[in-house]
Amino acid sequence: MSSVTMKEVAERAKVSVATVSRVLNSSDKVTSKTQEKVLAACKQLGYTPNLQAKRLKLGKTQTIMAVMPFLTLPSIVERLRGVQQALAPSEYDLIPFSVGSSEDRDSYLASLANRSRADGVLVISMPITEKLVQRFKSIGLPLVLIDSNHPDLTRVIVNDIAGGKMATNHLIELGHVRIGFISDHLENPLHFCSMLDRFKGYRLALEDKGIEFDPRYQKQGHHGREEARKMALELLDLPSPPTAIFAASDTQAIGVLDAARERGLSIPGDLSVIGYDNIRDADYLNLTTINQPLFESGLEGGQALLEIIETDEQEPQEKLLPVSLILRGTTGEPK
Amino acid sequence: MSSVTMKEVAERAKVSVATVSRVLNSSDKVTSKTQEKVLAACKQLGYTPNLQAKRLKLGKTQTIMAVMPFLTLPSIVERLRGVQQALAPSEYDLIPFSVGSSEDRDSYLASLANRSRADGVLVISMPITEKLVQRFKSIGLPLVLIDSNHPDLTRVIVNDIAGGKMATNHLIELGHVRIGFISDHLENPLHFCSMLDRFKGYRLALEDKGIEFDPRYQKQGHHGREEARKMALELLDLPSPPTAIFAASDTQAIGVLDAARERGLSIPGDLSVIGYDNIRDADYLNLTTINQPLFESGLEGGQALLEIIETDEQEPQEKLLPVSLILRGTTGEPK
DNA sequence: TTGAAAGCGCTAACAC
DNA sequence: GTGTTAGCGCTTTCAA
Repeated sequence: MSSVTMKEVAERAKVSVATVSRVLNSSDKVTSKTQEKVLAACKQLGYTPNLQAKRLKLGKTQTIMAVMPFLTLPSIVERLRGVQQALAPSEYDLIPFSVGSSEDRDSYLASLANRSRADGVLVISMPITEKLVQRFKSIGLPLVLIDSNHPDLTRVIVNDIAGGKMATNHLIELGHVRIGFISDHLENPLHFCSMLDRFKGYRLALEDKGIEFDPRYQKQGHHGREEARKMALELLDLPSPPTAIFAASDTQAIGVLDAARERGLSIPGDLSVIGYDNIRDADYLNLTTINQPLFESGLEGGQALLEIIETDEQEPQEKLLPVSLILRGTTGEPK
Repeated sequence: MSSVTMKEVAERAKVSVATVSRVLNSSDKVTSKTQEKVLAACKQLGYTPNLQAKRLKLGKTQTIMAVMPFLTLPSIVERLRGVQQALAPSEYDLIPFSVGSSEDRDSYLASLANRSRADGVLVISMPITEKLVQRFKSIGLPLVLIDSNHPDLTRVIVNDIAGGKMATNHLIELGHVRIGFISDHLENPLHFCSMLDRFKGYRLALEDKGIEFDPRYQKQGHHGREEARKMALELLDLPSPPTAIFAASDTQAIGVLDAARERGLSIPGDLSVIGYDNIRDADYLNLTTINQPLFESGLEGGQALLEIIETDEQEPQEKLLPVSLILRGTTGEPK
């Protein structure tokens, strides 16, 4: 039931605990003979070091906490996978924590802001309050943002402005002029702070080509397929409806597809639709979309955090990941 | 930078560390006056207890490890979410660990089999070797299985035999007689140990209705949409092809749908298709399927483990969760 | 009701 | 190269 301790190993190998510790932490000041003895004793007794003791002594937790929205969003899961991959070769444990509201997020982050819980913190797809940023800074607890932005923090973000522009340009180049834009509420306290950037890209692309932005073609609402369907319906029932719709997420693009079917519109003949995220379903549905390097964002974020912890690097870095257009079957020339 | 310790709180409150500890662990043998003093001091200093020290002293890790296949499968994510929910109100940290092969799984589980890593272990959607079961038992480390089976362990499983039977019965009741069955390899070392049960259910349903099982209508292969498509094609090219196909997972059912489209078959007119799992895509594709309580399996597993840890309960329990038929558009009467 | 002190298992000076 | 020992921050006897 109870575990073997270092002391027992020491006794068995007829050395001191210090020597056992040295062998296990691969200090070079040990004869290969004693090393063998110790290793043999460890194996015989089935010794495994007590992590709590080690961590207490070292003043480290060897733990990294990741705070994120619930795992219902496939994009979050994908980023988390990247983080896991980054930490797997290290000796750090990863504890993911999902929060459902910005209050949860803040109170949880506040509880993390002491050195005994974690050696570093990752915040995924959520904004962070200025107060908390300062708190972490003053404690010296490393904090890295993934898919979220703050000038004082190391962060991994995709160029959502470029992505929004890319999607819109694609439609413009196809010959579309009346281009609708559907998104979440542009200012969302919990996540999707990047929605606004996608919208900016949309505006920029229009501007570049001298197409005037028409506010009637822009809708925002709660995230979700159903909500997007309704917004799309409003757009399609306009006197002069858009010939193409850029939905700021694939889930919403699917809602747009629903709406088109409801109105008997053929895709892409009567209506072109482009999404954003390239979730799995986009493939099944043959949806043209913008691909985000989700997994990679997690990977890079995890690696960056590890580096900060180990090198004590202080200078905040911005890692900007590129997006790309995934051309599939829901976009084409207007009739 | 460094955290406030109990000693500092004690000095500030002019009491001993023992008293501080008592207050914080809500021992009743403290005057409300000293209690107030201590609490005030804690707040002033922004004290948070050092978890490593507490855990070392208590001989507990307050940590639960969950071992599972990679999070690429939506069903795994959903179960994990349930586990998270179960542990959220407790003081246990959850460390999920994804493994990619049965070797990884075994070596990782072996590394867990000492009391200093975790107070309890959850294994999700993976079989576990007899040796490891005995190892955990001998150490007295609580182990709970989710979507996996072993008579000596507490486990949360769904009634896959009933599920397989339910799916097949649905097709039979619709009037189908030539019913194909497509699945993973029925004996898979890493996961999906439940595939076999679904097949058993299929056999049982046929038997009940006096339909003879025809081995030509059964195909097994690697998991995946593409592989399933090929298997379905083989079935459809038979001299007397099935009028309905039961795919043991939704992913595979989608492959069957691909094959039907390729052969110009209308669904459900020419071919009925039923899946299993009720993943998100099933909804988009209007796929009739069998719903598994994924989230709930995680929830119950987590709760069961917590209970074992806290009450030292030893008797293994089997929690059998029910499945249900989700009737959508891909099944109908044969022509 | 409170305080003093031992000790959880480990690492890292410091001595030899 | 190896051993002795202090102490990481906490809980919990045992005395007072």
